[in-house]
Amino acid sequence: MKSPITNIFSLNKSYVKQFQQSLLNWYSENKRTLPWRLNQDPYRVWVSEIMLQQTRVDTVIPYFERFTTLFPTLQDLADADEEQVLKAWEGLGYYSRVRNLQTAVKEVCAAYGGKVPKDPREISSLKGVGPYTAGAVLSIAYGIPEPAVDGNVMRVLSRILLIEEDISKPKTRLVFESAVRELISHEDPSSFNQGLMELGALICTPKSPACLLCPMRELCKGFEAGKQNELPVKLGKTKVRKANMAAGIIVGSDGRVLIHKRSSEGLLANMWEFPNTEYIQAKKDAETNALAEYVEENIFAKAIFDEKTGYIEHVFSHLKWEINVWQGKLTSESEKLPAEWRWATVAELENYPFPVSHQKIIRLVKEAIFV
DNA sequence: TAGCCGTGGGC
DNA sequence: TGCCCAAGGCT
Repeated sequence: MKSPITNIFSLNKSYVKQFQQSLLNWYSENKRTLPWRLNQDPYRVWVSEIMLQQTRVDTVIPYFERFTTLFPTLQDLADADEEQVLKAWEGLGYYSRVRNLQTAVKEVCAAYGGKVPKDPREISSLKGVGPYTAGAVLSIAYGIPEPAVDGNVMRVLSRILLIEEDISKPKTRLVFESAVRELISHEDPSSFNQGLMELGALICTPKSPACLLCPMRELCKGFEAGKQNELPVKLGKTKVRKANMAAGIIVGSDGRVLIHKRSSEGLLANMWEFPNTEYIQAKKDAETNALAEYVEENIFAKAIFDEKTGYIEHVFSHLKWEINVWQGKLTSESEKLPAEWRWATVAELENYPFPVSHQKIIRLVKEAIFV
């Protein structure tokens, strides 16, 4: 009787062998030269895998170069100031990735002598290291035959093996991990896992896969059934909530502007921003009242906003900000600014990590102050 | 489990 | 333009 876990696909030996040969040959001929493929330094592999989460290769490349120049070793990153680390991540999005990475790197220094652990349980226990990243680092840096199932792998294998389960469900990943455990090359797990992803990036793409160029075509049950364009099955879809926001460019008598560091949790954690608040679109002056109330509650000073200087839209994965930007000033000086609040000159804004939504406001600040 | 968590490119 | 999409993880 076959094990329900390790052999659920009943793939015969010759199929597995052909699968490995075709994939590994294709990968060795077609793999891209990428900065994180220059060596197998576990730290660099790790950094690249975190950056590549939900992010395109072309976007990551310059960030990876800059980041590894700034923080060449695991120890350098562990010792760095969080603000400097966030600044290096500015514009990449999903900022908790890099805060978790730094937490994890400190943990590796403290508990594992600065060496990225090779044990699946240990590496998986690190902050921000989930099933995919664990498998990717273990296989790529250490040559350990662990599955690294990401969106590419699910798409590619759903087609090749004709798996019609909904990949938007978390449990479905386990099905693909089982498949990879059957298929993976124990001679070269690194190239096998990367080959699967590279195939997904270059040939077996989400829309109009290049089946005629595919090295796996003869092994592909999806192609054989003519279902390559129907796979993978992906049902889940979340709607984007709209939020009415008002933001204030508050200019002090010396020309500096007021900025605020966001909380350490939730959206854009620990990033800087201009004072802003969500308001309910109900009565007259709702925006400026809400904004003045927000300012007073936070820095205990009264503010007025008399000129609307711009409108900005910013779309997140699950949220859309529609921001009216107002120019204003304090009518009573606040004695001492609370922690997380600061007056900054326009030049000094460059030193703080701002999310892209507020970088748009910086442009308005420059217009407001220099024009 | 499903919602939260960013951004920019492509069509 | 308004979607969908890209080497996920956390809660």
